[in-house]
Amino acid sequence: MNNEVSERMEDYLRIIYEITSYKGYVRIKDIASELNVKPPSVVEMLKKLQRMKLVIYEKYGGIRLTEKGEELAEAIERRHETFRRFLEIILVPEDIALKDAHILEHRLHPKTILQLTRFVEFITTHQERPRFITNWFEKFRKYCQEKEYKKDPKNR
Amino acid sequence: MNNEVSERMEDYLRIIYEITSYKGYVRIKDIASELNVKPPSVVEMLKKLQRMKLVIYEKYGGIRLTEKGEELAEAIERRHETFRRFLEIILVPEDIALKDAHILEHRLHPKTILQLTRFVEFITTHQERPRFITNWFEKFRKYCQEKEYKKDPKNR
DNA sequence: TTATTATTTTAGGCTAACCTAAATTTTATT
DNA sequence: AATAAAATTTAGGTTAGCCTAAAATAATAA
Repeated sequence: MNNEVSERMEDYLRIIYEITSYKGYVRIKDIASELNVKPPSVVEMLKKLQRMKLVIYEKYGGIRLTEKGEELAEAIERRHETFRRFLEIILVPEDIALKDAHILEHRLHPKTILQLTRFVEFITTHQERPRFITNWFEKFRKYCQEKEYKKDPKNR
Repeated sequence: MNNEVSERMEDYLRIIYEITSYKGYVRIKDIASELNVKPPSVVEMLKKLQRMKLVIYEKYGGIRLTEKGEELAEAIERRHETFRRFLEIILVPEDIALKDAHILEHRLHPKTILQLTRFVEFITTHQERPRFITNWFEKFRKYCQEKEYKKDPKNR
């Protein structure tokens, strides 16, 4: 058996983690609807995750993350949140940001994730100081507004 | 037949485009080595891309992009370059940036790509003015240097 | 030009993730 | 408690993208 946690597995882990912390438990159908997938696909994946000792699950029973699975899911969730915040900073509309954060979060080198995290942290923590970042941020906002007028077709 | 250009197809198109503009022509084995794939996989993909009228190719003969394919490849290439530059801005080491740009470039909503492009453009074009961005950029650099000392384990 | 080497192609398989349709089990309703 | 409805599971397929081994073709060297 392959021991790597695939991108898709990460999605499943994150969703299980999110739904569980939101309403206390998860159902197959919740995971399915959240990932736009049919229930049989979820069952199949749960079996894999179980073999890898990332979830505990039994037929027709409950689903929960093992300690190892939870740690992983938390790390994934943190990454996800960083991306979401980053997209917010660069003024991607919230609904789109939510979808795209999912896409950003996979497979990047730890160093890249670290730098992205720092960048977001940096921007966030310096937000208050009036002349420094806010200045920058305001200018960026205006820059985008101007661009909204004549959209460069090269950017689609 | 499915008419969507998949992520992987985009990789192939971009690599064909890049190698062609670099040395005038492409070989199966070039594509293969660039994408870390074996030659049969390339042949298989070329057939698909041909069916989709994105490349022109004949057995044992040359490989080139159709006009449609070239337009697509150029757009993909531009995106790729944007991501590379972005990673540079947030101080990801170049070798890592080169790999990770590949990962960033897929599947993001056009609006996200647009905003990311603007962000990079903005930073780049404001690079010269001494007090404005350089200031910001220097501070960010220092912020990262400090962080290098005691690495937060949460960032792995 | 013949023989050797390199490249490309075909044939046949594999795996991850997905699907539908048909059981099976659980939950809710009468 | 019996029945109906909902959720889950199994069985059996599909597809994209990859692989190896062997065959075919092209390029190079003797």
